[in-house]
Amino acid sequence: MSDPQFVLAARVQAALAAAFGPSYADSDPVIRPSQFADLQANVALPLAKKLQAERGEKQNPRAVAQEIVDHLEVSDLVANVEISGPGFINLTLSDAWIAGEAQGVLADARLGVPRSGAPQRVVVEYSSPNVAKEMHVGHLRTTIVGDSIARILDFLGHDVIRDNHVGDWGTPFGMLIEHLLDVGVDAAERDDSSVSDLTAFYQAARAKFDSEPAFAGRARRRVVALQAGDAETMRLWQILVDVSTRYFNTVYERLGVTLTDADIKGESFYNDALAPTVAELEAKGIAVVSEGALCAFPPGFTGREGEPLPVIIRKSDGGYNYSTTDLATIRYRVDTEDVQRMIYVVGAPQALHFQMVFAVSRMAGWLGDEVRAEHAQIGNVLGVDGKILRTRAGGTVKLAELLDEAVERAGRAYDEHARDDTIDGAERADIVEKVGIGAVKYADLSVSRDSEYIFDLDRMTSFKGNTGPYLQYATVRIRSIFRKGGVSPDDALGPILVAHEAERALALRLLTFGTVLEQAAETAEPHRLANYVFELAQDYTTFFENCPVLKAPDETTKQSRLALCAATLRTLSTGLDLLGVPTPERM
RNA sequence: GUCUCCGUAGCGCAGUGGACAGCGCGCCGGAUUACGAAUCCGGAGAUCGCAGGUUCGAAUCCUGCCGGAGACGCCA
Repeated sequence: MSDPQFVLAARVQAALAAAFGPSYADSDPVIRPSQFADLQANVALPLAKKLQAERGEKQNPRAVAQEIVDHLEVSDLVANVEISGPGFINLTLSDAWIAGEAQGVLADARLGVPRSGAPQRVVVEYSSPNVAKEMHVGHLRTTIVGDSIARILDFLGHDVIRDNHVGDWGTPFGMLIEHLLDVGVDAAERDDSSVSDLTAFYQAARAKFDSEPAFAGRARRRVVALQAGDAETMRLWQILVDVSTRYFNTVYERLGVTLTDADIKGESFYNDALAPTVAELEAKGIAVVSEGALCAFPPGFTGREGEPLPVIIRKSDGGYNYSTTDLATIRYRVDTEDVQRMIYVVGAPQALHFQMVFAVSRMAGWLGDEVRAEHAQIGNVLGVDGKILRTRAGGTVKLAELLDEAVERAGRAYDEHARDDTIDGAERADIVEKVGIGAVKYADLSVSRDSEYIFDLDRMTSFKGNTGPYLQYATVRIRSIFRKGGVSPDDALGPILVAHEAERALALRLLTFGTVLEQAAETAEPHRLANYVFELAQDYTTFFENCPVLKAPDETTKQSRLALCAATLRTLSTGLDLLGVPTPERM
């Protein structure tokens, strides 16, 4: 790890041990980025307090800082150390060290990012659309954010299990199957719009269920047959699942989401595990009957009147619900998949549900210190009225329409800005698709996942400032230099030198890529990576404006700048790839 | 009533307990016959919702309030 923050942390800790004794060796040296130097070590201020108690007399933090500096051995990487303010130790890195570490990033296939020393098996549950329902903008965030989390964990060497917990089971399937019979199974097989238009199909089934008692009766009997595993019913159910899966896959393919059919473990997958799960909870004394339903009462959860709040595990009619499925899922992941971490990339409204399910799982011994489960909350997407967008509300923006609109706007922007007249129609279409999709994806990835926002097409398809296209444009400009110079990025080997302030800032930024990825993985927050990539692109454009590459004053400088371009290009491309934002070669 | 998230410049958002709170959009003023201006440089713009507390130090941690969104027994 070449991040100077970590290199210096070890050095300062060594100085603390040398100055104050071995018991100080693992103190937090409080290294932080600084506006007065590259980094500052702030450990002297809290330490003065601690030493005061130990030495029995008042300690001046500046004097403590001086003691640390006296024992600090950093001459190989730090050019200047000075104590300022109440006791800050300002550390200015040497240009040679930065250049050398940047050279190391360039030479490393993994850009200086180590694989995790403690790899985990991690389930990332995301997307999770419902069968026979069209995906809307609300699904977009969970799908995009979850996919980026999975990509980042993958890159860091974790064993990632992508899990698409599709809603493919439950009472609605009675009416859906009966409606399928009315429309005709052959309509599904030839992908007729009466079935493939999922919204219309669902609404037609719902309308009949609500208005035709005979149909509703058939639907209810069909639910029973489905849960009993009736062969003909299962066949019809499978047809519905297949139609929807085909539709999901078209969306995933267009979005560049890495989910495949093999990642689908829908609610139906756990059907046979429900009864044994419930039996185990009963055997452990966790589940008790209350008001006719089998419930668990995890401590600390209370309802409106202060009464204990239940997790309903088996309804009074004997059926199971989604809590049961989620409990069976956790049990399966622990017993069968042997995972250490579960990340639920699911909407914020389900926070209480997951808290309670996790609490019950801890009571059952499925979750604990060795196996963690966390709800990576996705903030609500709100309509212009400030209310949460819902499928049943009608009039919500469909995903496909949003993407079409984004690509159309990208086309207009392209026609306005593009200046490469060697690009033909086919490549233009490819570029415009990547810009439009990239803009939408980056818009969702660049803000904290748990904050809600009002759905705004202009926000998602903006191509100026901190946007996907800005980042794509940065990579395109780098590639353009190599194309114009007749050099391949792979052949730009340096050595990297750091002279101009913009070169220095860019090289320094390259060194912190790995730290950012680790933080993004730890917190399951891809926006940290998005922010980094944007900062890197900004550093690059500043470099680009100030430091001519092909017209560099001398050959050594040119080779160094080409190498900086190459390292930046690969870091940007890798970062964007981990976000799932596509990068065209030209635009 | 319990719980979750949010409140930072006109708007949209970042911000590891560290010095003077940043970025984007918008606004004002500059830069281009190009290593690609979907860019860059400069400027104006802030009581970090309010009040306490902890701390050498708080946008950040704790408590309470105010405001917004959401969840809360047999849908998922």
